[in-house]
Amino acid sequence: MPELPEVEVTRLSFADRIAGAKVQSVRLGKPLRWPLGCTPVELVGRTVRAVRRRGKYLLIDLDQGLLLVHLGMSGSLIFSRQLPTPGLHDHFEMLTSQGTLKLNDPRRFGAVVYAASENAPGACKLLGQLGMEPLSDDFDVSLFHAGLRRRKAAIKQVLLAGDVVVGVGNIYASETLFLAGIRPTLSAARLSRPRAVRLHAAIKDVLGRAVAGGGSTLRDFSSATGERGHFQLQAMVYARTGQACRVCGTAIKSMRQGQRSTFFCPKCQKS
DNA sequence: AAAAGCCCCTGGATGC
DNA sequence: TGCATCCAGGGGCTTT
Repeated sequence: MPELPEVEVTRLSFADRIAGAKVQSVRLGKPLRWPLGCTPVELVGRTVRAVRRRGKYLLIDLDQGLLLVHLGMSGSLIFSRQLPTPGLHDHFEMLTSQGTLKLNDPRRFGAVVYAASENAPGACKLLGQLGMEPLSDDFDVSLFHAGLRRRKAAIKQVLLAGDVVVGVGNIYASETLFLAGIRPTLSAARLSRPRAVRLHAAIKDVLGRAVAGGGSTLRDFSSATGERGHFQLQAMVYARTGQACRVCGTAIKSMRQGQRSTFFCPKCQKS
């Protein structure tokens, strides 16, 4: 479910409410992608300082150590003042003095991992290879182009890989390439400077607007406090196989790239 | 070093 | 109605 906008909207929806909260208990459900890395009891008594985001990871800073949270494909965080009744897919539940944070994740590709610090081996392994943040000032267009130039793989897959720029998932990869008029199969190394500039702008534009609008999904999405996104992404190409391109009317095509679906307009994205 | 495949898991949609 | 198949918003790991 979550690409960068949904993760950021989730963060914004509960960061202020949980800041300062003292952990009272932690309950685990079925195993997630990785073990927690400490015992639930060790977290009791710690205080939540802040919630940050790096790529699609949420970083919950504690007065000692931090929790790395990833929503995977099907995860969502819920922060609630009431004592929630544990649901079938609630696999991490943290009671605090200010409410309960739980991760609901049917497919369990998500994770909650404790690390003593951001530089601890466990955290480094997950965060160390991440590329530039597209919504921050360090998303420099020259660095972006330079990053693409050293990758011969298809641009779509380079975007998804997250080591040049983070946060662009399967939907936004297709959408931003459409906006930039670039064929998804084009080798990243072959992007001209003007086209890299256009793609850079498209990524900033779409992700930025999606966050500002409260997130968007093609299915259900709600923030950690249950608010639905009101940025309804008007997908130009994603999941529109065979339908008319909203710009030129040509039938949208789909294909597989690295076991993921890609959508594009053969006319608007000639190369 | 980089690229391509594989795999983790559940559930909803579709087809027979 | 029941059952099989395919597909899904991610990404680490293993193999080429």
